Amino acid sequence: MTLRVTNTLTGETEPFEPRDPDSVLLYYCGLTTSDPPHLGHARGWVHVDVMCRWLEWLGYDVRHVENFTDVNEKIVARVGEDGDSEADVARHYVRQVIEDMRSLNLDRAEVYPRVSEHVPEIISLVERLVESGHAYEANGSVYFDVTSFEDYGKLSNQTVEDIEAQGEDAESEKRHPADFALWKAGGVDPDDIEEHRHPEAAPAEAACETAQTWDSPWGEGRPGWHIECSAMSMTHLDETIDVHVGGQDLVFPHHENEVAQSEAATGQRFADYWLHVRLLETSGEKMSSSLGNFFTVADAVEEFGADVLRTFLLSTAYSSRATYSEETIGEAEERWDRLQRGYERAVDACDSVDAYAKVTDETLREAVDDVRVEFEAAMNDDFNTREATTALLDLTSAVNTHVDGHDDAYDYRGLRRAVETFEEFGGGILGLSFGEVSEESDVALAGDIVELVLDVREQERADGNYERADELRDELEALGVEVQDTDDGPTYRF
RNA sequence: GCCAAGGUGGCAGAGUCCGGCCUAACGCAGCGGCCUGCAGAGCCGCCCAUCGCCGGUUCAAAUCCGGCCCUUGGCUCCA
Repeated sequence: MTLRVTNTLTGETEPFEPRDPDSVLLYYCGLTTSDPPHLGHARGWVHVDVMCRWLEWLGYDVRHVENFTDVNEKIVARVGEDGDSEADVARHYVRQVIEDMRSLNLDRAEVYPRVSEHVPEIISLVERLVESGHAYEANGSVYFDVTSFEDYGKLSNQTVEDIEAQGEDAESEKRHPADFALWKAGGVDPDDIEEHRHPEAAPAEAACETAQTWDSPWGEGRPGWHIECSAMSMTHLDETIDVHVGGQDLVFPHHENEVAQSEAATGQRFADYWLHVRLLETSGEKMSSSLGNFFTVADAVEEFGADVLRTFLLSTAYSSRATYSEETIGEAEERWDRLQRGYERAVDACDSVDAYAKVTDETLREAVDDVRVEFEAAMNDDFNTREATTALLDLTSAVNTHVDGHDDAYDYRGLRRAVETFEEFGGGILGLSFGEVSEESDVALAGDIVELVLDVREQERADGNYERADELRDELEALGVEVQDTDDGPTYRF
C-alpha cells in the first residue's frame, strides 16, 4: 500500500514518489508575524505535523522547512502596539508562534528561516531573473515579467489573459497588470499600512520610519512578498523539492508566482507535489485575522487543551474544509475522552494480575489487526486523518467489549497490542498524548489525596450516607477529578 | 465575471478517483435495555438519509456523463 496525495498542480490524487526514494524535502508556507496565530493557522500546522510524522513512519527521512515572513507592511502597522519597530514586532510574534506550536505538541521543523535573514539570497535570485530576461527594473523596483514564462497560471489553472481581465491598476509602472514585484524600491508608504492599523498603534509616519530596508543593485528597498519562499526553499532544501504545502488561500497569487519565478530562474521544476490545506470556517466564512472572527491558538489551548484541539483539527482531512463551532469542538472533546478512556482501560487491564490468566480472545485480536490496517490505509489515502481517528475509535470499542465481556480474565497479548497501537498511531502519528501521563511528584501527591477522599466517600456510601457521598463526588469534579464507581471500587481521572 | 472546491440524517462528517459487500461508516445529540443507591462510564438495541435538482449511461449510481440551482474559497493583506 503506497501513499497517494492530491496534487494541486495536476488536480489529481496520485502516487507519492519523492525524487530520492529515501527522503522527502518539504516546505511549508508559514505565516506573516503580524498577528497572534489563530486556530486556522493551527489547523495547517497540525496537519503538516501529522504529514511529516506519517512520512517518517513510512521510512522517509523528512527535511521540513517552515518560514516566517517577518518583513511586511502589516507588521509595520503594528508598531507601537507589540514593539517599537518592524523588527521588534516581528520578533514578538515569532516568539508567540513558537510558543503556540510547542503548546500543540508539534514536532519541530528542521529550520524556521526568516525573510530578514535571507535578503542576500533573495537579491541574488532577483538578479538571476533580471539577467535571464524574466524580470525588469522600473524606478528602483523590480518586477517579474509574466509574459516571459510560458507556464504562468498552471497552478491556479488560469491564463495571463484571465488575470489581465481582472486587474486594473492604472498608475502602474508594471508592463503587464499581472506582473508582480520581486523588489520594492524605498521603504514603506504610510498609505499602505493605513488599512491595517489599529487605533492604538503608532502614527503611520512614525511606524514606517522603523521599517527595514536593504541595499541592492537597484538601490535601497524591500523584498517582494513571493520571492522570499523561493529563495528560502532553494537555500534550505534544493532548487527542486518534493512537497510544497500551504493554505489554500495561497494558491493564487502567492504559489503561482513562486512557481513562475523559481522555474524561470532555474529552468527546473520547483516542487513536484503542491498540497493545499483547506480553510477552517466558522458560521459559513473562513476564520481569518482580517475578518476578526478568530479564536487565538493560545486562548484555545487554554480552554480546551492540546489533545482536544488536535482531535478537532484532525477531525476532517486536510483536503476538506472544517467547521468551527461549539458543537464541533464539543464533539472532538467527546471523541478524545472516549479514546483516552479506552486507552486507560486497556492499560489498567494489562496491569491487573488477572491479565496473566491464559485467555485468548480472537475477536479482540482480529479487531486490533483490522484497526492497524485501517489506520494505515486511511493515512495512505491522502492523509485522511478523520478515517484514521475513526479506526482508533473502533479500537476503543474492541477494548471495551473485551474488558466488559471477560470480567477479570483478560487476553493480555491482545490488550498489549491494543495499547501499543494507541501509542504508536494515536500518540506517534496523530500526536495525542497517550501514555504520557505525567509522573511529576505533585501529580502523584494529588492522586494520593484523591484516593484519601475516595476512601472517606466509600465509608459514607457503606453507611448509606449517599447525600454526603454525592457531595464529595461533586466537589472532586469541581476540582477537575472525574469519579466513576465500578464493581471493583471507585476510579478517577483528572 | 473568471479559477477552484463543495452540496450526504437533528449536528458533524467518511464514502465519490477504481459503479455492485452503501439496506450509506465513526462520533455527537435523542430514545429504550443491562449495570448502578444515584450519577457517570461501558455494553446491547433503537431512532433520523429515497446521498442539491432534472435528465442520461448501465443488469446495477451517492459514486460515471450532461444541464440547472445553491454555498464556500481565490482573483495581488491572508495558513
